[in-house]
Amino acid sequence: MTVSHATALASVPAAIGTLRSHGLRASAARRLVLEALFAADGPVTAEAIASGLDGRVPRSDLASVYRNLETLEAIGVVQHFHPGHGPGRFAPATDGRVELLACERCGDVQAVAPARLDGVRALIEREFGYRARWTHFPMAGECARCSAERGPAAAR
Amino acid sequence: MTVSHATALASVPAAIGTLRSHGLRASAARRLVLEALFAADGPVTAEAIASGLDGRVPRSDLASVYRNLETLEAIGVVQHFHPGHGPGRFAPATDGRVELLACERCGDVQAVAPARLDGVRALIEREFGYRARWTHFPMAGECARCSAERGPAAAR
DNA sequence: ATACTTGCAAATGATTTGCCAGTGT
DNA sequence: ACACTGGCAAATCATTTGCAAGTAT
Repeated sequence: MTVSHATALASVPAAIGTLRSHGLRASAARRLVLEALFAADGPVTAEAIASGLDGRVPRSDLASVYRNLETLEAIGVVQHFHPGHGPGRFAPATDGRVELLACERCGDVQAVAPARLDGVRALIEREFGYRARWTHFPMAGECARCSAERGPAAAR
Repeated sequence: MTVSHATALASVPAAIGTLRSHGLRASAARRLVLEALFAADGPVTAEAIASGLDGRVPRSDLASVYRNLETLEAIGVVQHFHPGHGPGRFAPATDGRVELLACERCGDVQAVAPARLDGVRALIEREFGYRARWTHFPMAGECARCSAERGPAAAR
């Protein structure tokens, strides 16, 4: 999966500071999770973090990774979302939390600034009184590339 | 969960006919699944079907229920979607497949005719080249009732 | 008669929990 | 020191798969 992500809210040292300011410990396992998260080129699964991203040596227990991701999310330095089926993806938190458009065909997830969806959001709110938010559960559909590949005939 | 659903594409007897026309058997287990689906007042989980909806006597094996739901979906008499977390929900297929707005707060899922979302879809397509489809994965956000309960102050 | 189907058990994938030993501060 | 954490095993939840016995057509 590819996700063009926004600039992270903080760095590993900053995240460790946040951890401390919450009375939490900067354990080795937590540093590992943070390093994996910041080293990755996009949102990753807990499993990927636990196994050292791509087989890199230092590994950590999967249960601990989940626990730490939860802790880190609670203090606002991590965020996660659920692409279609399969495991959740985690990434460093960004300032204004990005919204996501997931392609059901190729699995790609595109991140966009919330402002770019405000017009759409307003339209939906007028019509349904419903306030849409595509941060934790992305918008589902077909990306531009896949639509093009299937040909303009596939347009409805 | 509540889902105001559209009119079903068929009835139990009609579904059995479709089954036969596909060279498939109208077994007792399949009738049970169909009856549960058509008797329910909205989308239900496989588990609910397997345990007889609300304790009603005739029960069926969960694995068979999943297998049959899959078969029934393949021939177009059943459809399913994934509300936020938790198990998927199944319902009789409707003519134009409805689109869904799920509330992340109260869990309610509202079904709407695709046409009512065409303006929104067009706007998204112009802006992102992305063709949105909220049938299998509902739109996520907060329903009107929950927004109101939290007070207009919660508006952004 | 013979495929299609079922029930039951076991496997899978994702995530969580219990527990006690280990370690940051 | 002492509470916070980590590792490991086991539990949970949703769903799938293997397989031998059962049944619709």
